[in-house]
Amino acid sequence: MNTVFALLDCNNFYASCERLFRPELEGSPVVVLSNNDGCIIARSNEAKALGIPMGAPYFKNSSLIEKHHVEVFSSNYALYGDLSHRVMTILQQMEPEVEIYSIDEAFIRLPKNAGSALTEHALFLRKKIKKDVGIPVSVGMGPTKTLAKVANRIAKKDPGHGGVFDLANCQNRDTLLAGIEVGDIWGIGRRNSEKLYSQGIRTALDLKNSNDEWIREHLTVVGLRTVMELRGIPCIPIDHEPAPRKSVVCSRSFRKPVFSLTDLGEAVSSYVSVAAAKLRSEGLMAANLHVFLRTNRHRKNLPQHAETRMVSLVQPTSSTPALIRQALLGLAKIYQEGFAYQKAGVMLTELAKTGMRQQNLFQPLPKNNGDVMDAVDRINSRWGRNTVQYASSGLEKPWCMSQERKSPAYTTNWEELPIVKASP
DNA sequence: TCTGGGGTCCTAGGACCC
DNA sequence: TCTGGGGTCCTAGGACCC
Repeated sequence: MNTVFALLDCNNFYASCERLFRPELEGSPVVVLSNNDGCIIARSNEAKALGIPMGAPYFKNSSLIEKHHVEVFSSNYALYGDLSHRVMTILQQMEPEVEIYSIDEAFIRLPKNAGSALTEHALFLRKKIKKDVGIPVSVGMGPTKTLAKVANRIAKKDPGHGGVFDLANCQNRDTLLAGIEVGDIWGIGRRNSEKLYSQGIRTALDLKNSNDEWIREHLTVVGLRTVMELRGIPCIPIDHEPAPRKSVVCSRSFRKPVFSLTDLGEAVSSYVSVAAAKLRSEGLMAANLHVFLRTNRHRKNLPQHAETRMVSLVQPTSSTPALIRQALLGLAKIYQEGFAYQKAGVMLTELAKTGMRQQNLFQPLPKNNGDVMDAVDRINSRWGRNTVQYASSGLEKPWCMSQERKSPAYTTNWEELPIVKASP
């Protein structure tokens, strides 16, 4: 065995973040909703036990939720982002090779041949994160990333393991793989599960023992890589340096259907402002802008319209007004009167580092508003988003998403710090 | 009444080149 | 009657992830 991969995963992350500042909710069911309070995107163990499904629309489960007095939160990404950063910082201080895989997961490469010391080490990490940040985590280990993912799942499912499970030093790996649904393997989604089921491949063990040619043909090289990883052959390395991003997206569903081009324009303009600020914060500029809108796909009885427009910019830019101008021109071309629009958004692509841009032979460099944008960013960073905004984004914002159960920004806003009182 | 948002990668097919 | 072979690039769509 050459190396061991560990996957550290925060348990029910968003729900755990909310509960951290509401300790009286420990042991009781908690769910967190997506933007616009639409879907359930995180559940505490107690909420899972009640049978509240993941990703399901909130309104379809509200009676179950009320009946069991489930605590409901709108999503609070400032809070989750900050707590995630704290967890990842501890990992990076303690481990030489860390890949931050998502807001609540990190892969770690551990020294080879450490044997049972690995489990001790993982237990220590788990304890330290719980003590220093307050978030419970699970650690799974294996000879490949895919098996580390499986191990993590086992660690979570069976409380007997104390939140840590090692599939690298494990005698009965195949027996355990036989107990894992094929659709629960990292990289095997719903569509591929259906294909595999049609071939009688139902468990991780079945997939491990499946035919390479068939997998290559029907699940492409990506599926074949998963099979190899299940066999213990590492195909997906640790990615220390995240690849440069290729796109920035900002899109939102509306609180209620939007009909007018004016309201759509305000929304798009405000999404462009968010996307452009993100671009600048990473020292990037975009050469292409896509603007899109769509009606509610779930309302089959209403007329449907969904369209995207790509606008090529003469010069790459990160200037908010320049991007707003193009986005509104694109929007006007795809807007059709009479539809009840539910969502709009923008995507910026063909990104390049500021200062690396190719000049146009026939046109002078347009103004990039560098100093103005810099001032806007600094004001908004200090005093809060939208302290300064473009008039085209509107003031009333009737289209703005609803977030009725949002917790305070406990850790990122001085005005919202939690207050602790000592009892007499 | 009420159904999220932000990403990446792979493939097939068309257009085009010599 | 008989109509090549090899390659690149782009795009749309599908699939996956959290």
